[in-house]
Order: sequence, then structure tokens, then C-alpha cells
Amino acid sequence: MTFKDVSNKVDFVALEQEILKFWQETDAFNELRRLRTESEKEHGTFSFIDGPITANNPMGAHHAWGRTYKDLYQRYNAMLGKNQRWQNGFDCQGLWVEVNVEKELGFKNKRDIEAYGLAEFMKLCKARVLKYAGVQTQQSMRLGYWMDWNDVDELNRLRELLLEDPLQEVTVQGTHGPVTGTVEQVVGQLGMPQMGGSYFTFSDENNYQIWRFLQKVNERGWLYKGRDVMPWCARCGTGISQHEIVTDGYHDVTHDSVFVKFPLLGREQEALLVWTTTPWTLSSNVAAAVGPDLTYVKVKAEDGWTYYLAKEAMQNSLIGKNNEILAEMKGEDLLGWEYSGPFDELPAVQEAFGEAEYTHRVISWKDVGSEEGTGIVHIAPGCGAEDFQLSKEHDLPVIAPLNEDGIYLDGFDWLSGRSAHDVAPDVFDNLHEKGVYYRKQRYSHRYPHCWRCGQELVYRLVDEWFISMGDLYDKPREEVTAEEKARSFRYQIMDSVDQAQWYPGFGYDREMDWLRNMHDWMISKKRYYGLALPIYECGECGHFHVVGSREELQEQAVEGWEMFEGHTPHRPHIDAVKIACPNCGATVERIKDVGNPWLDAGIVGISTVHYSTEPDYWQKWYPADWISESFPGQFRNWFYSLLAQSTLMADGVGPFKSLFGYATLQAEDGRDMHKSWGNMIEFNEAADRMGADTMRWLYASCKPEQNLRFGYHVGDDTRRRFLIPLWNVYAFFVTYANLDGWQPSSEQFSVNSHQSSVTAHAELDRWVVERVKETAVSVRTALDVYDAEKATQHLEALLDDVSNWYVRRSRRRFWKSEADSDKNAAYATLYHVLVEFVKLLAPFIPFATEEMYQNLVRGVDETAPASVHHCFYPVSAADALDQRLLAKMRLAINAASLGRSARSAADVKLRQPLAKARINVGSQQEQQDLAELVDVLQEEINVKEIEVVSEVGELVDYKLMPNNRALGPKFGKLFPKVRQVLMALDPAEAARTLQAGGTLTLTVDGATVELGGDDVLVQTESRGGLAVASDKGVTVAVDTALTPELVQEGYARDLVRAINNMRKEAGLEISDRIELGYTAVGDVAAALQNFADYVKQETLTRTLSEGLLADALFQQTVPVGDQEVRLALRKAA
RNA sequence: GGGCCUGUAGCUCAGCCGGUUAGAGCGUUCCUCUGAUAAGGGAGAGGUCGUUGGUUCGAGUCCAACCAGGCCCA
Repeated sequence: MTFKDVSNKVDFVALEQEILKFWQETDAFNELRRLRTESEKEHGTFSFIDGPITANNPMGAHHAWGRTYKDLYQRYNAMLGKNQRWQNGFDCQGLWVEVNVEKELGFKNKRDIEAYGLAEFMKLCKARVLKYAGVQTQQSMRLGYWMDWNDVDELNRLRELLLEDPLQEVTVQGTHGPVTGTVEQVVGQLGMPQMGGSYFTFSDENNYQIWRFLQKVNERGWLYKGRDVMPWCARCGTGISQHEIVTDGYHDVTHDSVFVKFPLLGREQEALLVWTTTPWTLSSNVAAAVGPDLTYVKVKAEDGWTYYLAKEAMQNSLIGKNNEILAEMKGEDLLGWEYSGPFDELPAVQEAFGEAEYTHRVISWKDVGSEEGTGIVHIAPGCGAEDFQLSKEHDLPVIAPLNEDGIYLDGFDWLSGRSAHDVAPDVFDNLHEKGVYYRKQRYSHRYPHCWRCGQELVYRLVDEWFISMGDLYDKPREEVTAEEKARSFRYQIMDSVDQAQWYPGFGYDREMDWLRNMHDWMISKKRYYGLALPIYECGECGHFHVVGSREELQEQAVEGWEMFEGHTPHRPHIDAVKIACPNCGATVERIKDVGNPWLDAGIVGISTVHYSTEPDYWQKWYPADWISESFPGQFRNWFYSLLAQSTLMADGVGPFKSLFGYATLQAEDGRDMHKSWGNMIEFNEAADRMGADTMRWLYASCKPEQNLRFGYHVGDDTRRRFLIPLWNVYAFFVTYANLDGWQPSSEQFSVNSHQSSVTAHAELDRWVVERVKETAVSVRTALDVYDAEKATQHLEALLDDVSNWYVRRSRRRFWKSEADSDKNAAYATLYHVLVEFVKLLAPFIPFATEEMYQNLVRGVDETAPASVHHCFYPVSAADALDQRLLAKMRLAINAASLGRSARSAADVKLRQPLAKARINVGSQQEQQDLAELVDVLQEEINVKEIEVVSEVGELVDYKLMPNNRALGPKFGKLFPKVRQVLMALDPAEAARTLQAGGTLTLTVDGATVELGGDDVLVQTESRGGLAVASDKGVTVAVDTALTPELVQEGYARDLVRAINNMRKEAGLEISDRIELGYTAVGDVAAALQNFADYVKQETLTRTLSEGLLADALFQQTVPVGDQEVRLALRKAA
């Protein structure tokens, strides 16, 4: 036996596990790396920089989508011979890790962390990262993702040792030998050249490169400390940057909003009516804003008060119907009016107003509208971003009420010490007591929430560190001068965006849109576990200094270095180091803030390609040829930070040449996947139930720019549509090749060296080989522009042609017992097709293709590459394809399909032979092709004769249609009448005139109109009584008249089918001979006599005799024609 | 509040510069083929092209408004 036997009942999941073991045992990935190091000289490199995955949880099905693309294109490029870095990345620092560790420890807020101890807390954060890096590594391998993965056991060992004691010595196996150090030091070197494996953003190198980046930012004068009102999470105790808040952060919630009276000074029972959705901010009210152009009214209300509010807001605001309008005025008429505020009794308010010598007053703000609220807006500059802006314009005092935890500071009387989140009811009561409460209202709106912990945000006045994005000049980009560009970071980043190809194209516009609109980048976070911002702000003189490296810090350190020595640059140890202020010499400590996590992810374009240590390596791999991530979110996150940091570090050379983005993975019900909704699919579950190849084919074949609906139903569909038919072809080949003991010859396959003696078969062989070549061309073309969807379509079309035409048409060549040149050609051809097909498919479905390759190729040729993934991708010249042959066979496939369709329309089953089919095609070439294909078509359509007719009118009726596109513009309003007259003509006659090149002369409204061939479309439609089918210029008609001979032959075929079915049910081998007995009368009996040879041959029957067999192995009664036939068989000796 | 996208069969989606009778896949019903088949082939049923106006000889396609959903930015 040449090949390992293959069952057509395949368990893909079990097979994938076998292949994983095989790859591990043969060290297949590392062998590929060795091979590509060698082929690099000839084929060059493919540089991929991985966007880090957050090492915080197990992977979901959505991660597998992205990782399928990443693996697919890396494998494809490997098969092009290109060398690669194969480095995966883990995102390791930031709030998400902290939040989860806090949860595990049952912590409520930041104070719990401080009490627990920073050093211990950091240790747990790093350990959590190592744990999930291990989990995700395992899962990625299960997907078939080939990368330079870390040994998962080693990651777990480091994690355990770290938890035990970070300062104990450890030795691990590195790329060029053992690496020794404390556990903390070794973990800090993960992913570095001496260690290999995935990069980890908590590595020393990553952190120090961000230091260098921030130093450069500062050198340009773009780094500054800003005071602003920012969205703030009270639970996490940190500001949330603009990058983080949009979309993900907004949720619909319902709050109690309140209408409050702001009594006007010096007027009795007169007040501004003001509305707010955030009652806790009333304590910090400073002003009331009106729209200068809005119309306001003075209203005598039912409660005896006189209110001022926007006219349009009356209905939504005032209680009752008996409110009398006393006067109308413009908003600007109210400006400067003074009022008493709702919390004037609070010490903090009195202090702020006293210092500023200010009273509450009405100010103007053009953005005030009257659709919501009262048209008079409560302004609290310490509690709202727009309010804060206004305070700068109008020189208003700022009252900031909250501390980091969202608790009222001292000076707010009864509010002090309470959380802003739950004071609303008491604020209402308090307003009531003071007589300024009007009413409350339930109000639903989109309100920002913390993207990590889910709590509602508040707006809080803070000091944070920012990177300036620079001016946005009010002119087209091409007019921005070099000097202006040098000042504005955003324009430099735009230039990097220009340097890349964006797939799909709208990604370019989205990124540009973000760059035009983005604010300065807030990079600080008042947290613990993350990048230690290397900013040293002098308490004496106010100067701040940025340290650019560990070495610089050591040089400048004046105390605390020994506390830090030997540690990774994280809190708390880094905080011990103090430097001398370069300006005044005072001792300065690091600001306590850590960095925005997108700094960690964005620097990897620099830090992972040996930027500072190996310039040659850096030059070789930067910029990346390709990066890929999911679109939503990444324009303002990873794409943005990668572009920004790389552009500055690489002096204007953008980080990637092409970017491929894809949309969002949804559940089959069309909703986002959420654990709590029960529609979440974990990666492991999907891989175990569906199989990784199935997932990969599903992902590769979908439209990347559209949201993908993922689930087990689409999985089943994908497997049935592609993997199973592919496997069946493979199993068919192996089954028969083994039966025949066929084996591939050692010389290179060529059609000529394996030519069938049967002309038609030789042509079929040549055709399928051309189809493979054609597919290789189109798949390469698609993959070269990252169009996996198109590539899979070509590959599916090839499978259809191989399975449903080539193998089906060739089946008998494999069955027959003589081992002649025809059979050998069939084997050689199908073998060649399968091997090439498997290579074409290898990047898409690495498991099944490996299995097939091992059996088909490696099993018979020990000199072949050890894995299909070590092979080169099939290559063909597009201009050398035999287009004639391809078109000819396409015509045959098309005509056969139409023939079956015509039979079906006439309700004649395919087993019933018919006398004749008539076929019409347009061109001479096609007519000639058809004439050469009559044998094929006779078999396919099951007719005795094929007649090629040159005149389609013999098969169908003509129908005339106006060519609207031509006639519409020509006749305009007259067109309907022209159309009417045209339709009234005799279609057959008119068609003949036009086909002869003549023109039609019509009389329309007394005028004469000439219509030529371009003006009229001649269509055909089935003629009543004929079985006809027509498509794309091909028309097939079948003659459905039956003769007794045809009927008998049909019976014979029915019997063959029934007998073969019995053989199968009786459990006979395909090659077993049988003896057969029957009882039948009339036509059926005649059929068995007249077609005895045919029946015997088709069923491997030695003797066919009337009457039932005495010791039958199997017998059955089957319906044939209108009678029941009794059949009995036994195995022949 | 501004901007963008989407709305076509039960489901998922095509539909070019406005042009004839609006298509495909899945599902469904019926038929058929099958010694590679967990497959294949054919036919049928299934549509107010989100709504309302407009432009035009002609609108799924262009324009306007509205409705619904999504996204981006305030």
C-alpha cells in the first residue's frame, strides 16, 4: 500500500490534535525559521509587527479572527520564501490588569492597594500577565498560529518563582545560551533578543524606550502639565483620556434631573429657572448661561413665583397650565443679572467668591439651546469641561468639590466626606428646605462610564500631563509650511498615514479624521501598575525634567539608586530615586503618575526591533510591511499611538507600509458577544466543537469590512461547504490509488509525460491542470493585496470544478481493472492537482493540508520538505494559461448543467436516456467547441445524440425588447410609443431582419423611425412543449419523446442502481463478483435480457438468471417502471 | 448638536454610469443523482427594494424630508 488509508468519515478536531503533536515532535516551526533564514538571500523578508493582545483573560472567538489573518499572511509569505520575525506581543501594563487583581483581592478602592503594599501588588499584576500570556499562547497554538512562542511551562515556572520571591536567582534557556538573573530581571527581559519569544510590554526595554520617546517629546516642547476638567473614574481614582472614553464608554442611564430656582438679587420672588442632570455639581455653581439669541419669557407661575426661562422650554419645564407670560426678551437682555446661588452658605463657595470679589451672574454662551432643560444652564467650572472653558473666557472663580475618590472635600459642610454618586436625594431635600427646589424629572441620556470598571464617571478638575498635538491650521494640508509642520505633531503623523496603504480604503479617512479632531494626548494616570513616567518636577522652582534612559537616571541620581538597583522600572522601587533639579539644584522626585497604556502598545514599533541596540536589524525590519488589527477603537488607540511614537522616533518614517483592518465579531443573533447575554463563545469551546481549520476558513472567507456573525451554524455550513468535499476528493484518490498500488513517479509531473490514450480524457486532464494554474495566479494576486476573501472564492471554485466535474467525469477511469495509460494519467493528474491544491490551501487551513501533504507527498518521498508549510507556494505565469481550453470546458460544464435543467423542467429523470438534445451557442468557436464535446455532453445529459444548431430560433421563441439605454436618450418623451410599436412587430421576422444586419422601419405618430441592431435586444423564451434551458448565450433543448428501446434502457439503469445498492447493503467489497437472480415480466424482463451485458458489467455480475437463487445472500423487491421486481444475489465463487 | 454609513426574500448579503422580467447563498418544499460524498444537481414557493415626496420617457439606483439601526466627532 502506497498511502496511509483514509476514511471519508473524518474527525477534524482529533486530526488537528494529531497534527499539533506532529509539529511539536518534528520541531516544524523552528525548521521553517532555519529554512527561511537561508531563502532570505533570494526571496527577501516580510516584516510584520504584532499589535499586542491584552494578557488579561483567555481568548475569545473574536481574537481568533484577527489571529487567523495574522497567521495566514505570515504563512503565505513564508511560502514565498521570505524570512520573518514571527514575534507575537502581549500588552501587560495598565488599569485593566490592576482592576482584575483588585477584584481577585476583593479591594474596593485605591487605598486598599496602598494598604496592601505596592511592591506586593505589582508582583500580583505581573503574575497575572504571565498566567494569561501562557493561556493565550496555548490557545494561539491550538489555532495553528505559528509564532516564536514561549514555552508555556517556562512562563508558569517564572510566574510561580516570581510570586515566591522576585529576587531569587533563576536561569532560563535563551536564544544563544542560558540567561541568569533575579526572577524580576529575567521577566523584565522577556522578548528581548537574548531571550526570544513573544514581546511583553512590561519589559525594561519597552519602558525605557517610552522614556526616550517622552524625552524627545519634551525636547520639541510638546510635553506639558495641564489643568483641566476631565472625565474621572472615582473608583479607579484616575482620569480617563479622550482616547478611552468615546463609544466604549457611553451607556444609556436614567438620572433624577432637577429644576432649581436661582433667585434674582433685589427682586421679590423672581428667579431664573435652571435645570441640571448632575445635582452634585450645584454646590459649585458659579454662573448661569443663556443663549444670547434665544427668546426668553418672564412667567407668572402657579406657585406665585415669577420665573425666567426660554420660551420654547416652557412646556417641558413648568408645572401646571395657568402660567402667565408677562414679557418676552432676548437672552442678551438677561446678561449680567445677579442671583443668589443654591449653596452660597458653604465655606468653600464663600471663600472662592470672596477671593475673586465675584457674585453669581448671568453670562452668555452661544451653545445654550432650548430643546432640553430651561434654556438657562447652570455653570460649575470645577465640574464640567465646557464650564471650565467658559470660566477662562469670563474670568470666573473655579470651585472643585471632589477628591480623587469622588468624595467632597472639606469646606462643603454636610456634603464633605460624602460621595458625589449618592448625594442627589439629600441635595433635593436641602434645596427644598432652602425654598429653591422647583421639581425633579427622570431623565434618560447617554452618560460616560469607566471603560474598565463600568462605574459612572464624574468631571473633575485635575492636573495631568499631556502631549501637545499642535495647531490645526485653517488651510489645506499641502499649504502647510515646513516650519508649521515642524511645530505641529499632528501633521507629522498625517505624513506617516500617507506613507501606508490602508485596507479597506476608508481606514485612511478615519485615521485622518481622528488626527484632525484629536485633542492633546493625556498620558498620565494616577495609578500604580504601569509605565513609570520619567518626569521629575521640581517643588522649588517648578522646572520639570524628563529622564531618557536607565543610564541617565543613574548618572543623575542623588539618592535612592541603591533601592532601585536590580529592579524593573516600576513603582514603588523607581520612586525611591531622586535627582538634582537641573535648574536650581534642589532634590527632586519622580511625579507619582504612571503612563497611559497606549504608550506601552505604541512604542513596540520601536522597542521590538532593536532600535537602540542594533541599527542594522532596525533598518531591516522597520517599517513593517504589514500590520493588522480590528478597526473599531484602534484609530484612536493602537494605530494612533503606533503612528505617533514611531513617527517621532524614526524621524518621520511611518511604522508600516500597509494596514489591514477588519470589523467586529458578533454572535449569530447579530448582537455583540457578551458573557452576561449567554451568546459569548470562548475560543477553546469553538476550537473543540468546530475545529480550527473550519474557524479559519470561515474567517478567511468573510468580508473583513463587515461585522462577522460567528457561531456553530455558520461553522457547520463552512465545514460542509468546503472541508468535507475537499476531504472526500482526497479520500477518493487515496482509496483507489491504494487498491491499484499506484504510486507517484519520482520525476516532475507534466501533462505530456502522463498523457491518456483517450483524447477526451487527455483534454480533461490538461484542463484541470490549467484550472489549478489559473487558481494559483488569482489566489496570489488576491493575497498580495490582503484579499483573503477573494482568494477563498477562487479556491472554492477550484474545489467545485475538481470535485463535481473532474473527479465525477473521471470516476470510471479509476474503477476500471486494466492498468493502462489512461488510468495512470488519471492518477498522475489527480495526484498532481491534490498536491498543488494542498499547497495553495496550506496558509488557510494548516492542519488538514499538513495531514494530506504528509500522506500524499512526504509519505512517499523522504526528500520532500518535512512539512507542507516548508514548501514554496505554487507559481504560474498568467499569460501562459490555455484560455481556449478553460473557456471550452466552462462551456461544457455550463451546457451540461442547462441540459439537466431542461430535463428537470420536463420532469424526466436523468437515468432515463433520451434520443436527442439540441444546443445553440453564439460564436463559431463555441459551435466548434461543442462539436468536439458531444461525447461528454451525451453522457452528462444522457442522450443518444447531440445536435449543434446554428439558429436559436429552432429551439425557442423570439422576443423583442427595446434597448432602453440607447433608445431612451434618442426619443425622450416619444419613447413609450416607440416601445409600443416595436413590441407589436412579429418577433421572429424582426429578429431575422436584425440578425441579417438590417434595420426595422417603424411608423410612430406619423413619423418614420429606423431601428438598428444596437437599438433592439432580441431575447428568447422557451417555446411551449419543448424542454429548454438557456443562460449566458447557451441554449439547450431536449427531445422528451420515448421509444420502447429507450424505456428499456432506462429500466436497465434503474436495475443497475438497485443492484449496486443491494451489493452495498449486503456488505460486499467493491471488487466482489456476484451471481444474480430475478423475477420480472414484460418490459422489465425484456430490459434485463436486451441489456444483460450492460447490467452484468456495471454490477460485476457473473451470471444473471431468471428465478430466485436458492441460497441468496441478500434479496429485495424494488419498483422499476410500474412493476415490482424481485432481486436476489450471492457472492460468486 | 454636527458628520458618515446601513435599510433589498424567513436569515445573510449582491445589485455597475438611472435602463428590459431585482439576483446569490443559507433555510424550506418537491424532484433527481450517487460504490468518494456528513456530499452533488435541478425546480418551486418566498419581494410594497424602510416611508413619503420630487427629478426623469424610465428610479432599488439620483435629490429632499422623515423613520429605524449602527459608527465617528462635539
